[in-house]
Parts: sequence; C-alpha cells; structure tokens
Amino acid sequence: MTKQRAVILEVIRSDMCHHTADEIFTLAKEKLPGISRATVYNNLKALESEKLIRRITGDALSDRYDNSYIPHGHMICEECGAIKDFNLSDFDSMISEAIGSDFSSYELKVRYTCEACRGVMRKDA
Amino acid sequence: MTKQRAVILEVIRSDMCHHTADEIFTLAKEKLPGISRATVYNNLKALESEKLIRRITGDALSDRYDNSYIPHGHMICEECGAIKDFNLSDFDSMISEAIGSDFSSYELKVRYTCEACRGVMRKDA
DNA sequence: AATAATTTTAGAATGAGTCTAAAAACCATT
DNA sequence: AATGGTTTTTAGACTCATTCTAAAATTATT
Repeated sequence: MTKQRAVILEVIRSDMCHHTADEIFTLAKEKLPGISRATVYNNLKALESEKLIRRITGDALSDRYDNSYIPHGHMICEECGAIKDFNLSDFDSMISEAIGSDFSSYELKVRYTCEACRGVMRKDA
Repeated sequence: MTKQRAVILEVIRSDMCHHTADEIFTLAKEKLPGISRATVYNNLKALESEKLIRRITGDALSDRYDNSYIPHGHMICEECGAIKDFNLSDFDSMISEAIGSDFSSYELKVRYTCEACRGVMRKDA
C-alpha cells in the first residue's frame, strides 16, 4: 500500500459518487501533485483485483469506479446522467438459477428518468 | 433504408453472435466492398435508435451488437469470452418495483465460467 | 431535369486506456 | 546506514475504438 494507492482509495471512498479515472486523477493530484495518470490506472486495476472497488463499464465514454465491490444495481438517469445504487433481494440466487451455474459477478444497469428530471419535464410541459 | 443499412442489418441478423462494429464492417464488406467504416458506425447508431438492434457495452475493448432490442441478460464466460442470452421471468416488474419508477431499458451482464471451459479446467487439474 | 436533403465515403481527429523504459521508493539483510 | 533486489511510479509514446469533417454520391421533391 503505497501513498499513491492510499490517496486513490481515499478519493474513491470520500464520497458516494462514481468517478471516472480522470476525475480520480484530478482529485488525487490535489493531494499528491506529482502523481501520474498511469499510476491512477495501475492502482485502479490493482484495487479492483483486490476487491476493494468495482469498475462500472459502458455508461459513457469512460469507465467509472464504485467504492464498493459488492455487486448491486446501478440506476442511471438518461436526462442528467446521475448514477444511484440499488439492490434487488435474492437476486444472486435468481441469477444462479437462470444461468444454471454459479457466477463470479454481475453488472446491472437500468436506464430511467430520475425524479428531479421528471419534475423539470413536467414543469416545461 | 439504404442498401448499406440493409446489408448491415442482414449481417447482424444472419447469426446469433454478438458482433463488434469491426466484425460487422468486415462481413458487410464481403457483400458491399466499397462500404466505409463510418457508414457502419452511423447505421449501427441509427438502427439502435430505431430499436432494431441493441448495443452491448463494456464487455471488452469494443462494443458488441445484439440482433434483438428486447432487453435480456447476457452471460459472459470469463475463460473463453463467449456471450449467451438468458431471461429472468418477471424481471421488468421487479426492477420497476426496486427503483420505484418505470424505466426505459436495462442491461444485465453476468460473468461466469461456461460448461465447456469448466470441463477443460477439470481435465487439466 | 433541377434543387434540396440525406447518406456515404475516406481520412483526420479524439480520447480512454495501455505500454515502456528509466528513475524512484521500498525492503530485507548485513 | 550501506547493499542489492524487487516493486512502484513516472512521463510520454502508443494503440485502437469511435467520432468528426468536408466533399462526393445518392435519393427525394418540385
């Protein structure tokens, strides 16, 4: 656990946002000005294989990182892009049953319009 | 519906594979040698917004395309990379309930080891 | 047939992520 | 505290999927 890795983990844990590698790089640089982009990528990869964080792929141009490794759903507002976590009870056993085998992880993304954006749209109409 | 778009759709519908844009480009070129990469990308985007195909993001370096727009799960073997479709019954209503609202689409990817690869590993052990 | 609107094309541009080789930091042993 | 060996960091070059652009081709409209 180098000081770079500690700072990166701290950045990810400091709030509930799902940051991109680039955002993490910028935030880490505030605390460790000399840090390199490659170090951020190296450590994000290392932290994920240590199961301390989880990469969320395919929401936009760049991947994002979740401060929890435990699988859970992500609900993504199509208007404002905000990402929130959510859970489905008994989901693990449902999946196992459906695919007929154990699995190592899952990723569930639901696209919808969040309450705030629905409100805005209603006002506009 | 230009002849380029028809060929691209034909390629996607011709088998059950989840091809990358580049594979689709190569296959389309066999039927329409002059076709351009940009046309493939343009049409994949158009076809998805017409709800004729669905983009699968985040499995690897490049996106893949599914010949059905209807949301369903994808099970991805971590050993060989094969992608298979699967369905969970009543999943739509479960999600609605969990997120407390209607949604426009979802994406569910489960990472596991397929039967063939499990067999291979067993033999190796 | 003439004009306008859309699509295609080729290639340049973008940008997230990876790779590389050298410098720096770390660690265990004296 | 010096030694040597291993791991990590760094900066920048590189890759490669995807997007953008501007001109040419095609299609639709009058």
